[in-house]
Amino acid sequence: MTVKSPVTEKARPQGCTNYRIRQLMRQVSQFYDAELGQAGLKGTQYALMAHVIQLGPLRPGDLAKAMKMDASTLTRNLKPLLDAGWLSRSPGPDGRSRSIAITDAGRDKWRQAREHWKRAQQRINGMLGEDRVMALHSLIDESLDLLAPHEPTGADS
Amino acid sequence: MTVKSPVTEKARPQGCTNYRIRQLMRQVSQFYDAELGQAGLKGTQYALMAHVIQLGPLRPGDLAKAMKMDASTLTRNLKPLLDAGWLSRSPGPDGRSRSIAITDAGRDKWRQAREHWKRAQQRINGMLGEDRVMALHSLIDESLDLLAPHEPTGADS
DNA sequence: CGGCAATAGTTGCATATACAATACTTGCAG
DNA sequence: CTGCAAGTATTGTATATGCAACTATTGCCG
Repeated sequence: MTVKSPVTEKARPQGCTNYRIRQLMRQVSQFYDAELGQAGLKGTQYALMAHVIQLGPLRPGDLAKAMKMDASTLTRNLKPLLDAGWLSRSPGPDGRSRSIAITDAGRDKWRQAREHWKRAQQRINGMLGEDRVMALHSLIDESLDLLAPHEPTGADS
Repeated sequence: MTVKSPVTEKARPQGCTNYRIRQLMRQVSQFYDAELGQAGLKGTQYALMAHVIQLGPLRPGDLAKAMKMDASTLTRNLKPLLDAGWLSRSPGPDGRSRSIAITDAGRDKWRQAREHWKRAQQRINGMLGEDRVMALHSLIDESLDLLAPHEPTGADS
């Protein structure tokens, strides 16, 4: 009865994509936060530290770009990690920029947290099934690519 | 080179599901907020009002449950909408509970915002493709079901 | 009726998020 | 060299989010 067309009517998206993603984010992040909380980190902080470890000392702006988040958000997200001594902020080469780096304590903390992260990821894999998680990852990755504002690509001129 | 096993090795999820979902949420919500902002609403507020319209006057706790969000989050999310006069909070039947309802102004505002929402959704559909959006919806809906804490289901005993 | 567990909502605290406005540098044009 | 545009980060403001603690009611048990 909800089908209004007799033949060859293409199905269309129903409901709000935004609300769905938000809801999923709320549910999922609680699992990660519950596990990572045992190591004293939130999911976002774990991810932030992972990027700093991976990308080495770098400027806040570049880090924000890498994580596709607003620079002002990053500034604030850095604060608790700097206060805890897990990251350091030193003057950058350029007088107007800074340099963010992982500290030894930060590296230790992250390695410890990584074990908790693994458990969280395994719980999610278990609840959703690995195939579904992989499908979700693929779909999200594709979507992120399609939504990303195409930057000039080439270094021409 | 990244493939380490010669044959019959099942692929496994790579990377962090939490971070991916969060990133997608950030990107997507900006499209909706940009459109809905023209009507003076955020995406979350639009969804909240939709629920109140749909579920009629109801208690905050029930609304929070319907939206699968923490009750304290709801309390705070209601505030700007109450202040704007789009929702009303009256004493509930029970002395300890309240009743949240849409106002006439709220209904008007929401109907106006709905046009902006449609544009946002169309933009997303266009950028991702309707098929991909539908696949994403399905996957998210399934995941939400699987993550939902199974309530007692039956009213046994 | 008196006390106490259960229920409903809010507040305290900390973080996450982004847009707009601001501060500070740098670099270039004149 | 001066001044202004561009680049980089931060602050102001407002919302979103959840856990823990708290307040207020209700309802029941004795």
